Amino acid sequence: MDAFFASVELLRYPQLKGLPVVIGGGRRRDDDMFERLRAAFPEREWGPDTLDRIPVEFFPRLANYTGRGVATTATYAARQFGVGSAMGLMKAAKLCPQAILLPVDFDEVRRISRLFKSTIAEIAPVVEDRGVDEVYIDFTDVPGGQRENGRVLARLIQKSIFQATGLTCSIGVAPNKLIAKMASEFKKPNGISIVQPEDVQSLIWPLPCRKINGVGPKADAKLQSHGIHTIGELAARERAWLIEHFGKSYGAWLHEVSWGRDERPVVTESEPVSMSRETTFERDLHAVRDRGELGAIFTRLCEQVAADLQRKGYRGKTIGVKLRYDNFQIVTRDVTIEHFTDDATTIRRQAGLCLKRVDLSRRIRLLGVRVGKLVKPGTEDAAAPGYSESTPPKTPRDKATDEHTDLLFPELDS
DNA sequence: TCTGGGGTCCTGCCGCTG
DNA sequence: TCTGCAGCGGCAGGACCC
Repeated sequence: MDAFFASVELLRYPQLKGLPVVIGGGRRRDDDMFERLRAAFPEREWGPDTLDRIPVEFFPRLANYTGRGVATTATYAARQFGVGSAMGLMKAAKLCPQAILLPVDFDEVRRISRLFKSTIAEIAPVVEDRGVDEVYIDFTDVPGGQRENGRVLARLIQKSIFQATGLTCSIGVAPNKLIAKMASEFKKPNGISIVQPEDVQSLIWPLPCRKINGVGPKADAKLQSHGIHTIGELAARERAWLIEHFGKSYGAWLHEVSWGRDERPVVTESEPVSMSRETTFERDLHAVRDRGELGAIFTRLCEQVAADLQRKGYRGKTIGVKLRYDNFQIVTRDVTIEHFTDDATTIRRQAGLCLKRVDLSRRIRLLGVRVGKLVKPGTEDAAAPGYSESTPPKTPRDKATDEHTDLLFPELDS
């Protein structure tokens, strides 16, 4: 198989090029920005169509941010100050207060994302969706796909995406998905990188292990503790040694990827496994002292998940909750019921029972509701029978926390 | 004044069942 | 009837990704 990995660079304000910009923080602020512009320039029409003419001084600054958001991404100018993705915005504001803070405009991102993917699919129809701004493409059977080792087709895709969206796109071309993904990062933005099987030793082995898609901070730290810093050093280890130290599955996988081997096909269709909604509170909440607020948020999350299921046409039978305490410890509880549901009341009842099984004496930072084991209605017979809808047996821990949940969810015992 | 939201997949543990 | 074992599914936690 010959694979492309293409990722599009999403920044829609050309006048901010070269400036420190951080994207993140959650809420959309464009409306506020347009209000200020209308006040300053009442004679002009301001809106999403005039984004490229908005004066730089009207963009919100990171220094004014208060809240619990994190940076989704940052421009290179902002990165020079030490700001990076997944960093708390309050910390980022200390490092680079003058940076412009842009909200994530989810509607616009979704619109551009669809355009990006449909443009590619018209040229090369075997496309795997890897998130809003990334795809894998199998171009083995695309006419002309092999010209100049794929470079001609990659250029065509880049050009078409720019014409459709006005955005640049980085593409990696390689014999498999693993290498194509790494290659796409060689030249950013708007680059094309081609890696042949014989280039693995010269181009891939010098890279840090963290560049492998699937090696995260934990695995990287463990590799480093064994003196393994680069993919080449990883490849030098015996397969058996890796299995001994990283487990049968992960160790064997590390060995394969270090030699650039990856047999995964480009998967064009997939069904969701679960759907969830979660929220981090503005301040940590307590099940008893803040029960009104918490109960309302809990109900809203259940309603949102139910609405998501209904809108997308799925039902699920595993219902669960997720809590993050003030010390960042995460606990989850879930239960599998006998029938599939997309009903908010059922979800809330079962999620409420799950909540009864966690420690609610501690302050809570985040609350989430999840529905898993999804099916499309009409295919429900395929699933095996699960738990009955009765309350699971009580443990001493459960009994100790009952008094809190009963205050939060009195209707559960009615 | 650190640390979002929405996902997937894997692993270990435990209880049930034959 | 009791025990040990293997297989399996559910559950909880964790790593990872965008």
